[in-house]
Amino acid sequence: MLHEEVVGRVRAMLLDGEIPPGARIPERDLCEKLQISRTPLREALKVLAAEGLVQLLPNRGSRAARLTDKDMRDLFEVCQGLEALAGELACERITDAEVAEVAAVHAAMVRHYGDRDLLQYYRCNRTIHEAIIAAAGNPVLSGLYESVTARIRRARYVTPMTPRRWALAVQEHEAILNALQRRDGVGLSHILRAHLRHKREEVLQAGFAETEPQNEARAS
Amino acid sequence: MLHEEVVGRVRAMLLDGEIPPGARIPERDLCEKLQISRTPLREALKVLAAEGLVQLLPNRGSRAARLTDKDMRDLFEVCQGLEALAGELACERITDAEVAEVAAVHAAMVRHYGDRDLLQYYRCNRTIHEAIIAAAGNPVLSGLYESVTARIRRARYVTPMTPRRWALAVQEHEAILNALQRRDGVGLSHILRAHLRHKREEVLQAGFAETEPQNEARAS
DNA sequence: ATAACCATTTTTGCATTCAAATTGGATCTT
DNA sequence: AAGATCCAATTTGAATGCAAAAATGGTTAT
Repeated sequence: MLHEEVVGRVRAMLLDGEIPPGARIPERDLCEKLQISRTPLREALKVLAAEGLVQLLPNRGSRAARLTDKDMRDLFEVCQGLEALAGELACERITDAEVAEVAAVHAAMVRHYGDRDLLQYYRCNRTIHEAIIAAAGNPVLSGLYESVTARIRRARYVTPMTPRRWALAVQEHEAILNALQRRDGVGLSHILRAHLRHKREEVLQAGFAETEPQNEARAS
Repeated sequence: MLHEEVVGRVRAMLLDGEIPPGARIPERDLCEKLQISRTPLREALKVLAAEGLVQLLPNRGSRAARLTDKDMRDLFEVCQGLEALAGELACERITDAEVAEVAAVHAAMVRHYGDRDLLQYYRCNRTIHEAIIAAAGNPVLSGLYESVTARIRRARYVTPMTPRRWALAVQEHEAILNALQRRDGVGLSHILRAHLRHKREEVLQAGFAETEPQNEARAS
């Protein structure tokens, strides 16, 4: 198993909640589960700690990082900034074919909204946001976005929406597509910022923070 | 020596050019120089690879990453986005005392401009930009900014400026301070974006990219 | 009964060791 | 003599072993 694969596997376990926030990570157990020795696992844990997914306690091992409300707010703020930047850049660089692709996904998303199929709706939603990032053509941006959004993904794409809020989100997405079609970078960045700000308020209101000092759950 | 210290030391060697871009990094040599064994060094190298400072070649060791023109452009673009975001947030959160501090550094910077002391000018310049980031009060943002700017720092703060360009930069900084004092977040973010865009053009024109496949320099 | 202390056990951090892959050079072939 | 091939030496990647630190449990004293 390659180094990047180990990192990926453990990262997935953290993001999926298979290792719950705040849980201690006993090296021996994880080694056994992944069928590797401690050396490559420890390398992966250090990388994940640098990403903010793992918290290292000197001489006391590592735990899955826990997101506070403040962390969530900070991550959403940065995400806003990155999406706004991506929106501007995307309008300069996106091709007609790519816009058409986004339009198609958008149409599908609207249909799922009509069916009130939240799961499919979120799937299209995420595809659209990622397409805008990709269209910016900036791998540094893509990398940071991936790392930031991964940490808030569950909150972002699981939080249920009120009918009122959902309708507004769809409306905002209409504006997003429109700005993209008109290649209105400034407009798009404003809409994206507002869109994310609303999402953040929603998530924070739902109380998605991961701050329960109890629940000393171990990684099964 | 603590893990973070090893990472920091090697990172500094890479950023200072003590290990030049593109140079192979023989583990044994570096271990000897740092007086540690290969295990902790390799952990640090993986972390630095995740940061983009080191390039890992499977079974063929690691080299100091080399920045292409495209990389430089991408990093500057992201830096623009982050500073713009920081500017907006800073205007919401900065205290009068912090603004006064920025004003003082700005005044010192203008004096250094009068003396044509580029080194001191750049030092103040950097302090101001970092103060704006700090005033945003967002550790996630600060962390990403630090990691992005570290990689373009030499280009950003070493490139000589034409008298014409330098005067414009000072003018832009006047506007930055002004917007900060008026807590004009939108205005500040626009100025910062333009400021960074100018800087980027300057740097790219100076041809600061690190793309010379020859020069197989080893880390002394 | 509670709290404090000490021995035991577990876990971490790092050095060392071992196997696999790569590199460079010498030899052989054409 | 040029090129390909094979072998030794180096270097990487991962497992193991060992010392130090922390957690655990039980005992004793208050």
